[in-house]
Amino acid sequence: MAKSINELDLKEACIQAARDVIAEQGVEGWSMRDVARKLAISHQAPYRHFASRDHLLAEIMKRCFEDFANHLDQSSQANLDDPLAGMGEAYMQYAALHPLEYRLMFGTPWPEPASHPDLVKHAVHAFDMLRQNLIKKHEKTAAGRKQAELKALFIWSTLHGLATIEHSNVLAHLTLSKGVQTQSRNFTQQMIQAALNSLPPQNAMR
Amino acid sequence: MAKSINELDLKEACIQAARDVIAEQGVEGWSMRDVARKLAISHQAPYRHFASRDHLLAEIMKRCFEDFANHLDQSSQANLDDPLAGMGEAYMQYAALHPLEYRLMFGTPWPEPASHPDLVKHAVHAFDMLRQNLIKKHEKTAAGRKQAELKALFIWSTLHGLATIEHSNVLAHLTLSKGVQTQSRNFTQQMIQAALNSLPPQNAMR
DNA sequence: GCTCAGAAGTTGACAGTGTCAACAATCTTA
DNA sequence: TAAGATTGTTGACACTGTCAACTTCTGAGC
Repeated sequence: MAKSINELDLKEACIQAARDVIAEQGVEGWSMRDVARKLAISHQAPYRHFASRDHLLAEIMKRCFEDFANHLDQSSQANLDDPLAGMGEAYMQYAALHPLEYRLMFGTPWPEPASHPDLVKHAVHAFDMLRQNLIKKHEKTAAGRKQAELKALFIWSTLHGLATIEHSNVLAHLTLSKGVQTQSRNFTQQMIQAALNSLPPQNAMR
Repeated sequence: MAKSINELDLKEACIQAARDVIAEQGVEGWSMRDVARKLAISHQAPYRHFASRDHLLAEIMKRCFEDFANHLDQSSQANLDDPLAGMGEAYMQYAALHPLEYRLMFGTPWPEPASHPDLVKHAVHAFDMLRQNLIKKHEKTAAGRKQAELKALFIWSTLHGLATIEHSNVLAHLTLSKGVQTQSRNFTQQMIQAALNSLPPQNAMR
């Protein structure tokens, strides 16, 4: 007796259904029973493949980080001349193109990390994308690496902060001057660049 | 017949109890019935004073924004010589001292803003604290105001991003070089300063 | 081909939630 | 004092995540 696609791989189907439900109901409003209903299976069937709601959520978040890291990687290789600008562009672009996924990764309370090591691994890898791109051209001195990490953290903070603020509808209530909202990304990019330029060149550090 | 304090102002007592419960159970884990239990009243009593769970939450968030704005205001008046640095310090200080409140304001999905205009008003006011401190010394030209807003947005983004990242336990998993975590705040502060210094002086902008 | 262990899915329960509706008690005020 | 409004209680409802017991299916070893 032939199986339908769903029956063939219910686990995968659950993940997809959950992402659909999240897209419809929002990151906070989805329920395990919703995904079961969407697949027309019993409310307990998903539990054969995920130990708990958090485990399904963690799996989805993991994949988002995977996508995210790939996105950063690809566009950093497409911008080898100016990897920093490319990275910033790519970061904000991903956040703008995939607001739901971004919110899922960075705006949702994480399930207890200890129970989901895979999730942590992929999240760390996404940050390493940023870090390694800055370390690449540095000497291997400890001081050089440290400064690269500080820089990466600064860049990440700024991009993340801007993305979060843009996603929240706060700006809509702020009565900003005309053009501020559209220019903020470019302006921020410039500020990051200027800040980094102010640092002494690496070679001089020892 | 004398009333107990709680009976005197059950509304206020609910707010305090809710804050306590949130402190114990976390921002996501509190329930309306928990606060009723804590006050030893029926599970419906709080509904006489708050139309819904979201309304109680909005009231608490509103007060957090109030506190936050006051904090920013006070320490900007204490640092009149360098308001920017003072503001940055104050921002990060508040986030560090009141992680729960900060998470509540910026890390929690907001209740539908249209139903809670007071919340929006107080949130906007907190941002204005930042903005006005930068506008103060500018000419009143539209261009000057616009740039001040872009600067405020950049600063806010960076501080907010760093605070969020510090609060999430992500950094613990990143195996950063020694000292990076403790220095990141100072470093970020310097980077902001350097970025702003790179801009042409206001007077030159016509 | 038959058996039988394990996997996969179903059904029913339980405690917990936010909130509605009907009721009781208490306070205000005419 | 009587009427009306405010405040609090009780009980229900639909919903949630998850445990436990049951059925059905599948595939390996005889």
